[in-house]
Amino acid sequence: MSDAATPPLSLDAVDRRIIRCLLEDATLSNNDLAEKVGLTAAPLSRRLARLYGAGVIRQAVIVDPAAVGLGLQAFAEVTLNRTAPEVGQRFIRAIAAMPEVVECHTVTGDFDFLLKISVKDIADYKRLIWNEFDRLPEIKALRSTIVFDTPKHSLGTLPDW
Amino acid sequence: MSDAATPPLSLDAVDRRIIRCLLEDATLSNNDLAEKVGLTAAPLSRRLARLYGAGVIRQAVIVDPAAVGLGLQAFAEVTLNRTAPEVGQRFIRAIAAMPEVVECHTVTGDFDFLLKISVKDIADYKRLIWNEFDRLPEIKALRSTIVFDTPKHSLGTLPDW
DNA sequence: AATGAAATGGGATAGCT
DNA sequence: AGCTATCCCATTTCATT
Repeated sequence: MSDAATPPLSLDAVDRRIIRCLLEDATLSNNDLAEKVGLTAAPLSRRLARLYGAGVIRQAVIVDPAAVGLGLQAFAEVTLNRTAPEVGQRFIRAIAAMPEVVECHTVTGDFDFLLKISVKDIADYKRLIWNEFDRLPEIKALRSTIVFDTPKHSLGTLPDW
Repeated sequence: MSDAATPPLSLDAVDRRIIRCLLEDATLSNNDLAEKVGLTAAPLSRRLARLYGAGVIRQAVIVDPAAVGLGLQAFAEVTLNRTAPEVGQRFIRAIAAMPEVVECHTVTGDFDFLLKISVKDIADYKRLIWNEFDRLPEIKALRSTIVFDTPKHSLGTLPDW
């Protein structure tokens, strides 16, 4: 049930500074990063290996949706007919196969799932909802929220401590 | 108003394969990546430089929220008193200063903003809503949706083409 | 015009103090 | 943790198709 099967790795102030700096600029060389956090390259390299190894951080490549022809983002609030484990699992498997569904969250509240969707345009979105989603019998209700704009997007997550 | 001040860079099949491979594994060396897409290192290096330079892709470091003590994710649907430009801008500036607010989307529908929030626990969330958000007079309504689980999270966005 | 081959320069990491 | 040395990777130049 829990996602965190990871043993709680302890992070000291230096580790946190490393993570901070990498969030600000993931392209930093190890030498520059070492200087920024007041270390030399060798110990930094070990700390990085530890952080990557433990899954605390990981490298990623972020694609600009618009640049690859994905001009429309939307959120879909989905309610299932029943939230029985089996029904939920079937739904999850179905949306896992849909590349347009970028995120799927199980949530509290008035609906069961919050999906983030990325498509080409409105026509593409209609196709997705009308053709793809309507083929899933477990869906009772779906409410769409179209994204105008994303004024803040701070991948990754990292409060003050 | 538009985010895409970028001239529409044309991407051929090889570019798309490169992006695909990097999304699957951002830690690939250029040699391995070149082999995967049927190229040698030199032309691959140029294509990468072009893609990074144009902002089509960018490197990032993703932090595991749980590993840094952020055990609770939530979405907050925010309605403002007025959605006049000035009011909206003030709100955006305010949430931009809150590290707990990881994403902010301007949206259509029953509310004006959809925020993604990452905090330590429920107590921390209460503090954020009661102490921080209640200090913003432009907020008319706020509805919270707590995340149980995230069964799909495909950074980054990339449909079939 | 874009690719492949080779060489060079730089950064990352392992061993030692 | 720092220093040093080695190795590997990335990039640039050049020849080629």
